[in-house]
Amino acid sequence: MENISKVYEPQNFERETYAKWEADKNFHTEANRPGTPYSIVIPPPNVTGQLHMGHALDETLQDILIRYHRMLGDNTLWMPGTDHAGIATQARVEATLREEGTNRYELGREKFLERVWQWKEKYGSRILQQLKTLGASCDWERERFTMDKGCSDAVRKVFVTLYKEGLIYRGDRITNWCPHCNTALSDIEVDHVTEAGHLWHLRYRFKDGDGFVEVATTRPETMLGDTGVAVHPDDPRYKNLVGKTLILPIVNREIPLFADEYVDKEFGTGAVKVTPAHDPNDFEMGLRHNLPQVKVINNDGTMAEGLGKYSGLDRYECRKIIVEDLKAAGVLVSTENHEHAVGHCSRCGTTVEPLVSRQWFVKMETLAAPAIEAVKKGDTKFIPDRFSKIYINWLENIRDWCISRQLWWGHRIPAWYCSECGATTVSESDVHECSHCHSHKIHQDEDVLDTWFSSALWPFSTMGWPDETPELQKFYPTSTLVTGYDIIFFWVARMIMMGLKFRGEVPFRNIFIHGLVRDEQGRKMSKSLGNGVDPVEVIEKYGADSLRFMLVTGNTPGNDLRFSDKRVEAARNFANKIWNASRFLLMNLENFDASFKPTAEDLTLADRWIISRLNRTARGVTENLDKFELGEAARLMYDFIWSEFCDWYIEFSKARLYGSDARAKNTALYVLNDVLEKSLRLLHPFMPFLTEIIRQKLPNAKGSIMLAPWVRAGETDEAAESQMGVVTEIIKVIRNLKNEIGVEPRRKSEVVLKISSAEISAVVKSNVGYIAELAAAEPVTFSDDKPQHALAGVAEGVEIFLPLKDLIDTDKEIARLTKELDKLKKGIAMTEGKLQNERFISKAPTEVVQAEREKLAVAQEKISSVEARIDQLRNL
RNA sequence: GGGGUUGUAGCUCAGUUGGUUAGAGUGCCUCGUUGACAUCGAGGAGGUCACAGAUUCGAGUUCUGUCAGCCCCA
Repeated sequence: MENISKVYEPQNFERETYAKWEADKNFHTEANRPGTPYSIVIPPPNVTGQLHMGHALDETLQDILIRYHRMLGDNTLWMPGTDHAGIATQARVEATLREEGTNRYELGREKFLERVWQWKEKYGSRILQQLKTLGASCDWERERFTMDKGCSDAVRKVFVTLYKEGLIYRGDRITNWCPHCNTALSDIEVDHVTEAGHLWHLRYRFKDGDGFVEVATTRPETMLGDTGVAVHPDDPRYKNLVGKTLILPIVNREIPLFADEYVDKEFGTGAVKVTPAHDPNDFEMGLRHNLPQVKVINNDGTMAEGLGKYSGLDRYECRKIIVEDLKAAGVLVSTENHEHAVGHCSRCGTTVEPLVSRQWFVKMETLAAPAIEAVKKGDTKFIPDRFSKIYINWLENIRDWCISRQLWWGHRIPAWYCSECGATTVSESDVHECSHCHSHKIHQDEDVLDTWFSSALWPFSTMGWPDETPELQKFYPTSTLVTGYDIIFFWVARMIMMGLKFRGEVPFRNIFIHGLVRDEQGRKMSKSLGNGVDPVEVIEKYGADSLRFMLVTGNTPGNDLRFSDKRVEAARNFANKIWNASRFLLMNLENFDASFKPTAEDLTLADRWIISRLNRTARGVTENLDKFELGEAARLMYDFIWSEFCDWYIEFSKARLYGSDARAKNTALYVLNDVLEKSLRLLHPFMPFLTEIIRQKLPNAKGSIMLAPWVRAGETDEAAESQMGVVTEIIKVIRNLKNEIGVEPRRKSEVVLKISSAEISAVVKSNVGYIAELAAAEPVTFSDDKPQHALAGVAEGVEIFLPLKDLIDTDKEIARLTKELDKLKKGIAMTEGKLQNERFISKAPTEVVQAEREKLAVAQEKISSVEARIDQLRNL
């Protein structure tokens, strides 16, 4: 028998326990192993990132599901890996270059990429090491990286296939451009922030005659690129003017006044200046009306060449000057304050500049349609379901996806351009001659693909696709994807589209969505606020099990969760409770015969009760895990272990453990051990380390708990549960009575029980020892009479008296009983109300009506005994 | 503007298909040192379930509206 320390100290065993699991290859599986396949692919964290609370939550949820299914006997695969995270990683390397006083252009592409790979080698494993401290049971032998050979092959295969089908194209289109990151962005990489700005009213005069049209704009500097003014076709103010020509101030360009349905009559003056090269809506209108695109802002955010004194100015600097000039020219007639949504680069926060450039796009419509269908048909299900609406709504309004990025770190676009014939060659393997004219004067596209392009393939690229591997056949579609709602568009939707396109099947059956982890005040954790909590530090302080338990409890699918030190502490205290309950058992196990098995006759009421409660709990935990209600499952374990097993059952067992009946003692030990061992297994997915280390110390528990079978819930014993209910209620009433009059809980007092029902009497009499022990009631006597000077309480079918003679303050006791009487009467009024309602009697299910009747009877009985007691006291 | 979501004890949150007198953790108050645990035990106070309607025998739970907060999309 091992000694174990008095307090729970996770630092002493978590690391070694993990190392042992890993060494024993407990995380690994093979496609050909038996069992229903169960698989999860990890949302790959940024290769150079470090673990934050969001990861900790995400991985904890995944690990719980994985461990649960592994114990169920499923062939369970958790595929780990990292993402190259194009912009983020490149930006960090560029930052170090800046410190060295250089930049990527000076270094050159090849040298720069060498630096990024070095960086990746240095930091790439950090986050995975941190995942290990959390207990994540990933199959590390299968670790993948979005830029490794396999994933890169998949990227090329997909690109080329989509290109050949015309689903990938290159074109001059308006895109969101980040002047700071110096690259194009997709629509969803832009965050719209409402900002206080101005609405400037400008007058553009007609070429003929002296009239003018007043337009309103939030971006006056773009007027240099205006190639038209639009009004709504039904707007009476402008109906007769459509088709006329205007003169653009300053530039003196002739531009048309035209009508387009897009224009909002109510906004501003109802007339809008149209700058096709710098506004997405204007771009669309420009296409419809054949307007030229005049690009007046450069990619770096400065004004373009050929604009006279404005050329070279920063776009905001130019705005100020142009406003002054327009004012001076009498063009600016008014300025009003105006709030509007401005797009910002989600990576660096810079205001994006919509501008026309040549980029690669994925045509979304044909890919989106089946992805919408798959969710509508339920081939893949969101948990909670409300996210399917969000997903469908987004896909139904989706626009083509800009996939080229003007970066160096990433999958280089597999397209080569011929300088001789101008043709484009797209190929899976590198090419050296033009596929059209066979010229060798070709060069590869300089750009790389959006990071999310490769992540979209993750569920099958990690399993060896395009090869038809055993892994793909066994584990695709994966069972569940666990991720935050913030990347449904970025990642989830795109995986579904690509999965359907290239595998003909959804990539996952269930999409388990969780929320964000916020700080104690409910704010988003962010680097700039500095309010992030480092999971690694929390693990060092409280243990991974505590952090995991905190993250999974008090949280429901899809909702945000607040991090709180207090709650981690509460979880740690729970771990300590389990630790000590186990310690108690181990200390008593010294001479236990591990082969002993009690017969049905050996089991006491308390034994039958705890076994029944365990079975009920096991059923609840299993059902909740199956429904992704992980927090509820964890809560059930918490309540069972702490309240029922520790607070009641362990106490019930003590008399037998310290008694002289060896068989009774062994029976108690057997049940304690059995219930604890099963509880550990049920709790293992949530608290893997603690449950492992304790179970290894128990008799008869062989091998690692993570490979032990899941607990199948047995029968519940309703009789034992209700009988035990009577006993515990009596104990509670006695404790309460003592407390009311300030008697110390452990001070022994005489208790008189008056029981009318023979059935209840039998139960109480045969379990009176528990009452004596747990309520410090001594002696307990049974009587048909009420003692004269006594405190009184009532339980179902039992009147309880504490004869304390002179200790009682009659007035106080009357007041206390009156209060109790009020409470009972309030309850009875409610029940009577229901039972007097004929419609309730006729329409409610009979068991519900019956339950109400019984409730009424019990309450009436309690009331009459309390009333009698009050009378008795008054007559003293 | 469209959509979503939240509003339950001082605080943080559960309450899953409608059915005991709405729960937990934490905080607060009272009592407790015989060995599993003070990272603990016993007891207690504390809620018109945001508001107003509707459906129902019955609503924290379903529906409609209002108010307040948050998020996403445009």
